[in-house]
Amino acid sequence: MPEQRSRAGRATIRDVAREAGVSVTTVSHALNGKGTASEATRRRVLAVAERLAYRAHPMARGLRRGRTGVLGLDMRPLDAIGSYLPVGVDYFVRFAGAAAVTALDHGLGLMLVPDLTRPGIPTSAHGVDGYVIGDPVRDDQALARLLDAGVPVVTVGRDPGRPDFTDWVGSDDVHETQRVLDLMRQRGAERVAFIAGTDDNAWNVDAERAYRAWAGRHHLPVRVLRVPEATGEDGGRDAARQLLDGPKTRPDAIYCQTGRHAAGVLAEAQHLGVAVPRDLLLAAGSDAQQTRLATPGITALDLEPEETGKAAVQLLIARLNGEPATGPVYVPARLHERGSTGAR
Amino acid sequence: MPEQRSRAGRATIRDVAREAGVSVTTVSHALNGKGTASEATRRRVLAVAERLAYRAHPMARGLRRGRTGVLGLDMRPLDAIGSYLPVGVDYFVRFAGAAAVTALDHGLGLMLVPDLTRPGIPTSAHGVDGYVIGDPVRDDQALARLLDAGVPVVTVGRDPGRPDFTDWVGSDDVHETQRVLDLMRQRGAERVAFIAGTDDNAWNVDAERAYRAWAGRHHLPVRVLRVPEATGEDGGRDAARQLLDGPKTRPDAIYCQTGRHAAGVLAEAQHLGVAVPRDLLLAAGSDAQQTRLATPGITALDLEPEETGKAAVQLLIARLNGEPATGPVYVPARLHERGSTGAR
DNA sequence: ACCTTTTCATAAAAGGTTTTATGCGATAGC
DNA sequence: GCTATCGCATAAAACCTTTTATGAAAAGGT
Repeated sequence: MPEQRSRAGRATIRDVAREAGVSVTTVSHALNGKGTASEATRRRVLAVAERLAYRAHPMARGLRRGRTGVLGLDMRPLDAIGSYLPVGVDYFVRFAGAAAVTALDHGLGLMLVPDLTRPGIPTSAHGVDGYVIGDPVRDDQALARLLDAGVPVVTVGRDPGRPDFTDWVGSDDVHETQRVLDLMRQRGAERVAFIAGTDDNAWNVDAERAYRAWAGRHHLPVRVLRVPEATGEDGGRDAARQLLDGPKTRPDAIYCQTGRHAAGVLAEAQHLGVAVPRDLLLAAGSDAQQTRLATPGITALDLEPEETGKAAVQLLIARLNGEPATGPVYVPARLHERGSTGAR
Repeated sequence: MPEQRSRAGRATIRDVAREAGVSVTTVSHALNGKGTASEATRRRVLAVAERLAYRAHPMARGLRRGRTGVLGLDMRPLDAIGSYLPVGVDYFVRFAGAAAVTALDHGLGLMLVPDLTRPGIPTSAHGVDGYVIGDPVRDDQALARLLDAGVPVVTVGRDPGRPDFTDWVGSDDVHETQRVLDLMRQRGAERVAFIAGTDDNAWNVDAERAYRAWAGRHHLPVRVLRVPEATGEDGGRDAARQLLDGPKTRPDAIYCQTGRHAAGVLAEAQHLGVAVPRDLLLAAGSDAQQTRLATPGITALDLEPEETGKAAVQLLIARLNGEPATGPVYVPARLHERGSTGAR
């Protein structure tokens, strides 16, 4: 008595029902622990299902339940990669990896969707249960579109143009920035320059705000440069040349948002004969390969991409389960003190 | 006359049909360019669909067509990340980014599935149209399972235990390895040591084979060390200490498979007072942040993860479309000559 | 005028699951 | 002995789309 399978491929619920001598309803109930089946029947169905290696067809189930079991991830940094520059490489993979594993732990898949605002995106992109949007910019289009469509969405870092939206995960940028600045001041800095990126996202906005407030509080001069994230080390080099030019008002400390800019600043400073940390203190607002491997190491905030990715997925799942909005989730950053601020 | 939508959320094909005064069949045909509808009807339907912002429900469509529109990606390096060590970070993100974008260009999504052999993976993982498996090890379990299930799959690098399986994409490791070794010999190397990883994948296997054959051909001594990939720079340091110990038989060149090992070797060599490239030539079989940023830069093979990711997705799509197996696709590597082999 | 194409549109089936409503037989209550 | 309750199982509807088969009307040919 060979087991009849409806089609070549996989066993369907109907096959299990036939084999177990019950109705499909009973199979479904037994498998999902839903109905009122006797213990004997339940066990028999389970055994047959196991034997046939039955797995509910994900799309049939999804169609019926209205849930895909897949989360979407749209990381703005990934868009920036478009040309595949190794920008944010470090952060991205740690984040995406943690997010994927966390989703997996909840029985969900994680789908990469490069850019939701691009035309002609795959229909599957509309089929996910919810979205994680990484580092939205002010009045982010992808975010707006999803919210309009009523899709549950969580962002990493808030949208600066959307103060009401609180379903986000990220570091307390104002506080963390202060921490680093305080460290520099403690190490003797009196003229701290600040190099931000040009992306109009919360991370840049809040850090700059924190810097200005901090300088004001301590009656220290304010010097802000904005350098495109994508310029990387070269951008940092240029900025350093600019800042270290006039010996008169030369800063004795530089705080860069990105690790790559910081690495460029370090290289250029060394090239110009400005010793770090003796003549110049240096720190970065995000950790990266470049800050870890530079000589001396560059003091940096580790934004804990793994924790952040995990928290983002967890928050999204909570939203999907209809739990009330729990406001923003702050992931504390870790401050790695390295040689660039005088650590041994 | 407010438009009736069957439910709160999105418009269904039925809504479009009602609004356009035709049957659902006609709508489907018009939208997919299938049936025999008059030009006038077709245009009217299209206009209504546009107005209602109608999009076919991905799961309903998938259920009917037997296609999800999603590809799965199971990168073994990502598994290794488990603890989220920045191993293969560089390669992974460039690969995954390119793969995602290529899939997107074909109207497909890309789903990250950390480890297919783990128990309790999400059902959605079974719902994808095909899989890309990155760097399978010998007799890879994930690969075996998918092939058994009849799922179309493409690997990056062949499974060393599966010579018959030709649906893979990757570099010609034997040839590329020779290229680097030839360069070192041309720069004067006479005793080249080889540091491989411990993963039993084609990349390690073929490179070591190429090294042994090359050394034999040139009557040069053979010295092979195997260091776990996950040990990174520290592993490289240890290996270097071992190799550079006895001044008697000390190698005058070291070839490392991974960039991180090479970076560790460089650091340790410098620590031991062995000047690179004067006393020791150094090269790596894969490019990474570490090889680019080291001082001096480390000569390395760029395995072109973007090209590889693109090629892998394209090959998978060809398979999905029933095109005959086109054998392995070789992606040529690029050799970056840097200071560690005497480039200026 | 009749038969044959051709054109255009539709009804219905299929895809696999979950859920709601229904039914049947047996036990319990009075 | 009649009815209410309960336990167990199932039929059928629903989810939304695509595809196959069918049919009506119009056009064309003799």
